[in-house]
Amino acid sequence: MSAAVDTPPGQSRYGALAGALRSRIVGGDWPPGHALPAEQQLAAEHGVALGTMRRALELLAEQGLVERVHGRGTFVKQGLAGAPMLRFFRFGGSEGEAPRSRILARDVLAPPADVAQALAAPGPALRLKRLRSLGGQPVLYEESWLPLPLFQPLADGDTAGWGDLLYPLFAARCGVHVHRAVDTIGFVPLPAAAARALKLASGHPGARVQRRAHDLAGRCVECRTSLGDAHAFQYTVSIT
Amino acid sequence: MSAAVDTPPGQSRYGALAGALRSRIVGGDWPPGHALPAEQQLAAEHGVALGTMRRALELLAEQGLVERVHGRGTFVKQGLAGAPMLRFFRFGGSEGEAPRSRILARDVLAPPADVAQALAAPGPALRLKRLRSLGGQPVLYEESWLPLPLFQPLADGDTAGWGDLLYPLFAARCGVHVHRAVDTIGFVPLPAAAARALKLASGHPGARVQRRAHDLAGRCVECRTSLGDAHAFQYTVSIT
DNA sequence: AAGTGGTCTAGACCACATC
DNA sequence: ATGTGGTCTAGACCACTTG
Repeated sequence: MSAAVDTPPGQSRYGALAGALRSRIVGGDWPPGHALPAEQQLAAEHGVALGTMRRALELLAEQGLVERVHGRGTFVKQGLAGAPMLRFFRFGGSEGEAPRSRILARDVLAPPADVAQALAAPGPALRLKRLRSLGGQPVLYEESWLPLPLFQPLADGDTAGWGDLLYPLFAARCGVHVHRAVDTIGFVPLPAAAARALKLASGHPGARVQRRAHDLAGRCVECRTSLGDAHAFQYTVSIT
Repeated sequence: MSAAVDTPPGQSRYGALAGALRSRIVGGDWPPGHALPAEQQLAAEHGVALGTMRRALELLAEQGLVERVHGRGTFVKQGLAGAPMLRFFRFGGSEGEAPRSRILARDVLAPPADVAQALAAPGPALRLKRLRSLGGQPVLYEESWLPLPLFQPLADGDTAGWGDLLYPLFAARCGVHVHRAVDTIGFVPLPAAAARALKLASGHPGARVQRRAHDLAGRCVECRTSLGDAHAFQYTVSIT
């Protein structure tokens, strides 16, 4: 297809190559989990030295768009498997146990303004309310907003077979792969509904995690608010 | 000095080189802020190709041990300049203002067990209590433990000229450069002393940040606990 | 102008995974 | 045995910073 790369204006050659590959990836030329052509072949196709193409691929790997496996190949990254939401909390005793999830409600309605803006989708959206438990104890109360043409498959049908994780469900039913997420941590008194579900007093100190999840192309595909007992909250961050 | 590198057992050549350079850096051959020899010279000294030495230096840069500046050279990283503690909080109005710091107390006494273990220094330590303010309003109550042979210069003399940041002080008076820090976030009711200093009610919801600061060699040089109003807490983390 | 790191090349060889 | 990515080399040339 592409012969030699055009003149890179303010960019390095490998930077331009990475951009070109990026476009083909988000465009769906190589779907998540699939292998890219070999370095040799890509280098030849683009009329560039092997080392230069390697630099480009390493750049994409740093950006988390691609995964390189020695001896096997270069693969488009799968979406985030599980939602590692409980990494923010430390609940006594139930270490290593698989968290369970139960759908409390599913509605289609107009989202609040900030959510609507983030989703960049006008009109109604799908709202899910979930209760997540560890060792039988409810620990997290979650509310998710999902843009609607995209998540229509989740608006109908039974929720029984959904399992405990949302992201694999998104991938299987809607072809949505969550690639990046931004969590904002805050502190709020628990609202009544959340407190009731968590078996705590209304107004009990709550830790709130607001998540914006994005797909490969950078579009916001989920707005989530998670609430848990503030006293169980613990998170470690390393700075340099 | 060193000619060719010995056989790297399970490691790559550039990995071994990076390790060797790392040792010389933490050993003080090139103090923080100083330049390393040029790539060319280092490559020649170690009997290795230029590209290989570059790989090693890039590795050190990734690890934050060194900083590379195009056209100028490769420099040993300075310690963390300011203590970016307020990045965890969002206080209304006072954006961009310089935070002020006031020493409330300075004592030499035996630290609690966990601090003693972290500092790996037996015997008494230096304890500082600080109050940090923004726009005249107290916002953070802090307690720091510092190992004592090392920080003796801070145990005596006037605290008037200390300024608002501790880390530059550590560097200037004690030759301690904080290179890495690990913060653990939690929510706790404010103890009486902290609440009083922050002009809040005792038991008011508090955000607690426990910090372990380390120098270039990896030794823990500070144990700090910071307390602030939980309602002002806000932190964003991006996951991939 | 001289010295530094950044980019690119063309090739050899090694280590790992798979058939 | 084949194909993949990982390491290493030796050299050319470019871009940035400083005297």
